[in-house]
Amino acid sequence: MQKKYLTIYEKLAKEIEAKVWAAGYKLPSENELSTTYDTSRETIRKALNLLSQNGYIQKIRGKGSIVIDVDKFSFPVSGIVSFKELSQNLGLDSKTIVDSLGFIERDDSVHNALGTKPADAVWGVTRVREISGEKIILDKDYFIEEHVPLLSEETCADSIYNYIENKLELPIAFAQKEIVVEEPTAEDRRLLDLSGFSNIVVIRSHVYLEDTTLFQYTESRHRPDKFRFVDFARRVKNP
Amino acid sequence: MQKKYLTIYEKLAKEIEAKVWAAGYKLPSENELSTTYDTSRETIRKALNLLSQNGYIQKIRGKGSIVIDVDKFSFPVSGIVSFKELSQNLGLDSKTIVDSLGFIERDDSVHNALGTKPADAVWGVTRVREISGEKIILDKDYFIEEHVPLLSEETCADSIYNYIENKLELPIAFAQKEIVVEEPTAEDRRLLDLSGFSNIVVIRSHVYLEDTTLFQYTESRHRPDKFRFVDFARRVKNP
DNA sequence: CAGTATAACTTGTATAGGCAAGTTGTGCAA
DNA sequence: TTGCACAACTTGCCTATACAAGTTATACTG
Repeated sequence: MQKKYLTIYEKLAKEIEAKVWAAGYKLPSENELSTTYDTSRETIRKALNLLSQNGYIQKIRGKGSIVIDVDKFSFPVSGIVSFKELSQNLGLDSKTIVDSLGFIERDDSVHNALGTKPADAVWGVTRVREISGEKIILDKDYFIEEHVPLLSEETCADSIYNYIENKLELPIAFAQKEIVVEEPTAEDRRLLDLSGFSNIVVIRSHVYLEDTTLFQYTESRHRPDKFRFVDFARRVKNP
Repeated sequence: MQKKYLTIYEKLAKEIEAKVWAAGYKLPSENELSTTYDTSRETIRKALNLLSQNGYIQKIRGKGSIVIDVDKFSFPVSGIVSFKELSQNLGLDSKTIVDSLGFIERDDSVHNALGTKPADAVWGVTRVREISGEKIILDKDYFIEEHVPLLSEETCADSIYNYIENKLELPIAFAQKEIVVEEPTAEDRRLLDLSGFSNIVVIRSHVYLEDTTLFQYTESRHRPDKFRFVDFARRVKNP
């Protein structure tokens, strides 16, 4: 039995993307929706609030829910999405090259980021993402061995997240990330096609499991001309 | 009469920031909270879901709500926050210099971004943000005259958002933004302290009112060494 | 005709109750 | 002691109801 409010949300979201409900016009009222979907108004409201949070509709008290013009040309770095999922969604001609894989040795910055001691075993994976022939992105992932005991080259070339969530069944919950611009390191220059570029965009992420334990630290290093981050934000008023 | 779930949310959020509830430990259960706050469980759940969305807690079915270690050193470019609010919150020594103010003339890219015709009147404001003596940020804002009939130099030096929300009482609802890295323009070089920098971080925003009409287009151009974007993201699983 | 009261809609908040599903500890049975 | 069933907790989902608050169209009143 699927969750009702989620199925309704997904159905309405797809309908909005397919222009069943035209942008600028109103959705049916909550009462109408609750009868058509044969459910309670609260369940409808849960679905509509999800649509509102994700930029599909704008709710106005007393009036209704207006459909927002969704330009889903979005490159959603927002949210936690793996590179495999991303390139699949966008239909990109992409390739992943595993540069190195193994336990790290005396890397204080990584141990500091993960809160581990130098004696703890930590996987280090360096991967190059090639998009239409150009080496654009350098991903450096670090996993605590306690949570991820085994990592093979095949899983790294495929999707680590798929392995972690479906094979290991670890519940990935949330991430804190920051985006900054830095100067390329020697490694960046060696592994990426950076001729002529003097900056690199670095996305640092701390990824946590459901029990709030930190289990991964990641640096995703992007060539600046190919980097794009799209966000939808609601205004919050402070009183 | 304040909204109950909001006051409970704010109270718990402040308590978590003040370490009343230690990170890694559990909040009281929903039933306990509903008795202490003399309210229903659903109201408590609304407050807790807000805490969860904003990265304060992690809810686990069957167990409880674990407090997340919030590092609020965050520079929240996420969400729609004005520069005035931002520098106030962070206690920065900042200054705003209005470089130019008036109606724009034949700027096709702006008219294209705003969906206006060349004949339509559009305000253009260019402001330089100085932080501890250095000119770091160049903000170029464009407003449709239909919504914002008057703009004075004083309001621009203070806070345009304050003017728009409190004086004009326009309901700012949401924004679509993108972050990219580009080469500085001649104007960037003229107005900012950019010596030695060959890139600039550009945040482009389309800002909408509650009735989903577009009313503002903004380019916020940051010197790359001072730019930082922090985000909290929850993992969404696709089936 | 102009203005206003009002009815009929809309969404927002709050409550009470029920059942499902996951976790944890207790105590009984082998 | 070990293992298992179960009770007692937790959060997740759904329903039904009530009232508040904002919008809109209608009809009435001056």
